Amino acid sequence: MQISTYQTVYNLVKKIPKGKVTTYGLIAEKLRFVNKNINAHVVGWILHKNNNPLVPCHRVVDRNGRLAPNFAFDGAREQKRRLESEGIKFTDEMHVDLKNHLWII
DNA sequence: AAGTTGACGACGA
DNA sequence: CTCGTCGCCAACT
Repeated sequence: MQISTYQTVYNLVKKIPKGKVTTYGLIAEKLRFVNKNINAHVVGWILHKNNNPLVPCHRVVDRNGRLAPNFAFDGAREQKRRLESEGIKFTDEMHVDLKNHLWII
């Protein structure tokens, strides 16, 4: 069975270490380096469809470190709570401190 | 098969 | 800073 694009995305997101976050664009960039032509929009859309608890999608934010508006998880509030429980700090109500927590492979 | 969707990114205003 | 527009592409309907 061929690995679909979204399986590839999940596989990468699962590798995000605890206490770190990454961005949609960064994920797209890494996967493009493998072989998939993907963009940030597709990554976000794939995660939206995700229902797999093994994928720590709360560690994925947009390029500014901002959390997903209100459509993700149980709301941005819940996502923020999870990230804080992993030691991630926020510069704002909706923004992760990317400077200290951005995941770089 | 073709059109729509989408948790984004970059840029302009 | 926010908002609108365009671009990007796979999966969905």
